[in-house]
Amino acid sequence: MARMPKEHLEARRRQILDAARHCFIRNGFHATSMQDVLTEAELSAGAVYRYFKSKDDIIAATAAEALAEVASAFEADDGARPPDLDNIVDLVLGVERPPLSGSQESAQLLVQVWSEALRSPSLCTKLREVMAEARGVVGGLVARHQQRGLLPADVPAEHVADVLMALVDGFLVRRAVYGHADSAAFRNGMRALMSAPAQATRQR
Amino acid sequence: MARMPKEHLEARRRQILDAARHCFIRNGFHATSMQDVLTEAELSAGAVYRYFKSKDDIIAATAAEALAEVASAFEADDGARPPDLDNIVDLVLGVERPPLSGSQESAQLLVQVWSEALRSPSLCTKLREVMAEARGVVGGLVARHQQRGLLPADVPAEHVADVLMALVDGFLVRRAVYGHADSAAFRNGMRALMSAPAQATRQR
DNA sequence: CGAAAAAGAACGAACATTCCTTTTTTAAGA
DNA sequence: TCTTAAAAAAGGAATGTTCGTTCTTTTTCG
Repeated sequence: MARMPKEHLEARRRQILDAARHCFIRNGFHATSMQDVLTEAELSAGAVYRYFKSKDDIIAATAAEALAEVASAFEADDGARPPDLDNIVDLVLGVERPPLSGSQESAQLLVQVWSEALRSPSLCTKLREVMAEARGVVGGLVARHQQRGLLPADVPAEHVADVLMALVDGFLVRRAVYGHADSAAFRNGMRALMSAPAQATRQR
Repeated sequence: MARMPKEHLEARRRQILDAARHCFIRNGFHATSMQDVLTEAELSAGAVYRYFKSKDDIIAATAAEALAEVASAFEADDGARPPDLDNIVDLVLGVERPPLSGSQESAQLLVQVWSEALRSPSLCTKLREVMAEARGVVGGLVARHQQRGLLPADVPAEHVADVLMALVDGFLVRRAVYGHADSAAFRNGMRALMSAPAQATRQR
């Protein structure tokens, strides 16, 4: 019998997923053809279809990895001492840190995942799960800030968490479209907003 | 000679674009087939191809309208008395106001436009132009706040504008994916963040 | 040697688009 | 006002291509 080392199976999957990721980032999920993926992976159709049963299967796996990247980026901050909130973008998208450090490419893929989630119920579910978990993590971070009097306590932590997560999403959009998306300037802007004199945010 | 009323030409274009918009929101630009659009518009291929020379043409027109919607949503705030910054999301995405009031559908289409811009250089250019203009408008709004002492003046207005626009983008993502995206809760979260005690945003 | 892996030709379905036909509409002529 | 001819619009079958996938063959390797 000739069974190949089990690690080679995983290596091939990796090779295919990496190639597909490249193609998807370059051209989107549905404007990318299987031939594009085959060429990029330098494999034949017969080879690829041994490891994935369909194109949708490859899309799902690629999207799942992108979401896992996001999830781990948020999880990494859990349990750590609460950092400054205006640094959250850096914390989640930080340049040197492993998660989401792929920079523009990861951001671009994530935008495609969002748009694919609009038409794929299963992906939408997964996306919501990841967002819900992240909301919990960030919400906990906010709550700790509130307990220390660093944030007003009369607003649900989840509401503040939603704003912070929207900031991250918005930053990702800019990074995906523009490429550069200066995180230092972004942090400056956040700091300015958060240090606004109290009268600027009057109740109504 | 038999020339039809010129208004009917525009009405047909509208009919086709409306149908296409529906399809694109439901299934994305590239997973939507021409047959889908023809069926939704209740027209034949021959009819549609009299008004648009290709599918890409329809995609471009749809995306252009989506971007125009965004542009007008930002422009509407220009010149007006400076509103509270924590209301910017409401101002731009307000429920009763004409622009972007399509709510979830507009948000979903915009996410698709973002992802299409990643593979279409011309759409990318247009998107950047719209964002640049909006940045100018919001930047001016921030500058006026700075002059009144409502915001720290030692940070470039554009940096603060970037943060505010990222907030809007992030809110759109949540509205597209979740549907509801409670803007009142969002505004509460923003207000909490902006009324953070000064020591929460220490320099480093 | 024999089984697993890869190759690549082959396949039917679906695609965007075109082309020819039919219907509708308008404007002029009787 | 009614008819008619020409032109525009719409219909829908046809076309050639490209797609995702399968199937058969060849290669590789334990």
